[in-house]
Amino acid sequence: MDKDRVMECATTIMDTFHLIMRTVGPESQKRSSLSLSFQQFRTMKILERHEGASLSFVAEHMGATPSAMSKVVDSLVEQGYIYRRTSESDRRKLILAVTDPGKQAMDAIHAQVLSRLAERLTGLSPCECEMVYLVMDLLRSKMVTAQSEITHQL
Amino acid sequence: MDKDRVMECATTIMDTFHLIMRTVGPESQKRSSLSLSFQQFRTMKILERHEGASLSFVAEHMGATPSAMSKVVDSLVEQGYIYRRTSESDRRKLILAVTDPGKQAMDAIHAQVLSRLAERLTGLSPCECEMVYLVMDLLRSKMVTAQSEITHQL
DNA sequence: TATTGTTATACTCTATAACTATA
DNA sequence: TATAGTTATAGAGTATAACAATA
Repeated sequence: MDKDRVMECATTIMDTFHLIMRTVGPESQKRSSLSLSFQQFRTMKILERHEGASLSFVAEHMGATPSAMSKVVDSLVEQGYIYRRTSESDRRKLILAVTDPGKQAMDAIHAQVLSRLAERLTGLSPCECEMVYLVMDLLRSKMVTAQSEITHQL
Repeated sequence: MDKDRVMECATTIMDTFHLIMRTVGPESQKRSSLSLSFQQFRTMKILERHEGASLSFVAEHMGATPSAMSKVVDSLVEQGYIYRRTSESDRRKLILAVTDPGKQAMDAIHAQVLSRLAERLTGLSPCECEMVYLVMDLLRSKMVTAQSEITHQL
């Protein structure tokens, strides 16, 4: 495919998703008591999937430095959404995990984000909806291959 | 459309988004090595397409506040990538446009970013690429209406 | 009075570098 | 010596609110 088209395509995708996140993302619920920034939300998502993960592990999965993650973890601990304790087998390492209030908050936020997004998708024809599915699957397949290639390189 | 289908669609979009951010997100940070952040890059892109645009116009297209845009524009002006002058027909308005050095910088970035972002989209047929565009425009229009509704409420 | 843009303030996220504690 | 995490510092981006200039 034409290189310029590929570049345009990449830009369009980034712009669109950026707009989606600004509109319906966890940050957009400003007036709600359940409010997490996008990076806090992503961190929680990783800890949901990898209970007891270390800070380095989360940092690597986020594509951020341990220093940056340390701050994000601080804020989540302060809010009571995760707990942080020292590993006994290796006292340098942290053990991070979502607390019960954290789980409840995530459930609520996830439901809110989805419902807000769904709100804005009403009016989509079944045909348009199918096309959205197709494109999402298409993009996901491209990202997955790219991801595993990256993982393989590490 | 069926509510469950809409919800499924919303979930698919969210999942895809997370995956894309995980794959491309950290890499988009590396753009700063070319002295342009992702938001600065997006701003330049808008000004390339809309020469002489006002600050409000750019802010609306970015989904950001005029205040936030004012800062981004400051940094781009300082770097000499865009110019900013007052409109003569309406002296409240700004006229923003890319400078020649700005154009050269964008060309350089364009070339560099191509190899990083676009490699994940290679293999897309022209038809698939068109479909991606269509869906992105579709989603963006839904978000933009939502955005302007929000703006209208304020 | 409404609109356009800026500034003051405060917060999140980010990286680099210097640091402590542990292995 | 190497690794895990923290802190200090600095910079970008963000929003709200108060403000100036212009319409």
